[in-house]
Amino acid sequence: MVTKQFKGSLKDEADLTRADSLAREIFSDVANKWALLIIEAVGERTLRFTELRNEIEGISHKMLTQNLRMLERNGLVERRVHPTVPPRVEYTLTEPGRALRATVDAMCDWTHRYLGHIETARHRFDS
Amino acid sequence: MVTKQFKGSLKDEADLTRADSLAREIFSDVANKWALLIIEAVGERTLRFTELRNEIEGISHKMLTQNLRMLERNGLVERRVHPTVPPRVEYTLTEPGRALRATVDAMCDWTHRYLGHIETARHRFDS
DNA sequence: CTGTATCCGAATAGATACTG
DNA sequence: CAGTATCTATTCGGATACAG
Repeated sequence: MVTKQFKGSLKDEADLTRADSLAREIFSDVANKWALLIIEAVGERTLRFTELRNEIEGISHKMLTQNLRMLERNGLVERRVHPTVPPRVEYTLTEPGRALRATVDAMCDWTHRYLGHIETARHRFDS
Repeated sequence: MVTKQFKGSLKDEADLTRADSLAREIFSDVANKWALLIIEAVGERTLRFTELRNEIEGISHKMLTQNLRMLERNGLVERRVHPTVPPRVEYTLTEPGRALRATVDAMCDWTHRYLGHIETARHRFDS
C-alpha cells in the first residue's frame, strides 16, 4: 500500500500497521470532494463562514460545517472566533493545509488540461 | 471557482458555465477515496481485476468494478479483455490517468509527511 | 452570523447469489 | 475469473428549526 516506501524508517510491524491505518484514515478524510473544494477555496485567504459558503458552488450549510470541523480537527485549517455579536469566525489554511492545497491545485490543473480528452472518452464509452 | 483562470480562453459565458460544470463533474468523479486508491494501485503496472482487489486493502468487489467502470468511461484506465476461459481482464493507466496519478502521488507523500502533525492536531482537538 | 440538532429521502457500500 | 444483479444497512446530504 501507500506506506511501503516508509518501511525502513519504522521500528516494527506493529508501528507499520498503525501508521498505515492512520495514513488511510487521513487519506479517506481528505480525499473527498467537499474537503478538497474547501481547501481550494480558502487558498491564501482568510474567509468567513458565509464567504466560504458563497465561494463554493452548491455546498450546503451542513456539509460546510461538517467538513470545516473535520479539517480543523486534522489541523489543516485554523478557526479564529471573534467574540462579537453577531459572531465573526474566520478560516485560514495552516501550513499542512497549504501544503495539501498545492496538490489540490495540481489536481485542478489536471482537470482542466484533460477536460476535452475526458469529454470525448465519455462519448466514445457511452455508445 | 476552479476555472476562473481560464476565462480568457473561452468564447462566452455559456461555454464557461458548461466547462465549469463539466470540470466539477470530473472533479467529483475523481476526488473520491476509492478512485484515487485505484489510480495509485495500478501505477505503472498492468493488473488483473483480482490482483487489484488484493492490492487495495478493504475495497469490495462492487466498489472496484463500479469505480473501474467510471475510470474507464473517463478514459483514465484502459481495460483489455483476453477472450479466454476463464476470462482475463487487465487494467492499465492511460496517459491522462498517469498524469492524474502524479498528483495522487503528491497527495500520498503529503499524507506521510504530515502524519505526526495531524495525529497531534487530532489529540489537541479531541480534548 | 455561525453553529447544532433533527428529520427524512437519496446515495453508498457490503454481502450474497448467480452467469458466461 | 470477471462481472452483474439484488437485497439490506449505513452513511450522506439537503431542508428546516432553533440557539448563542
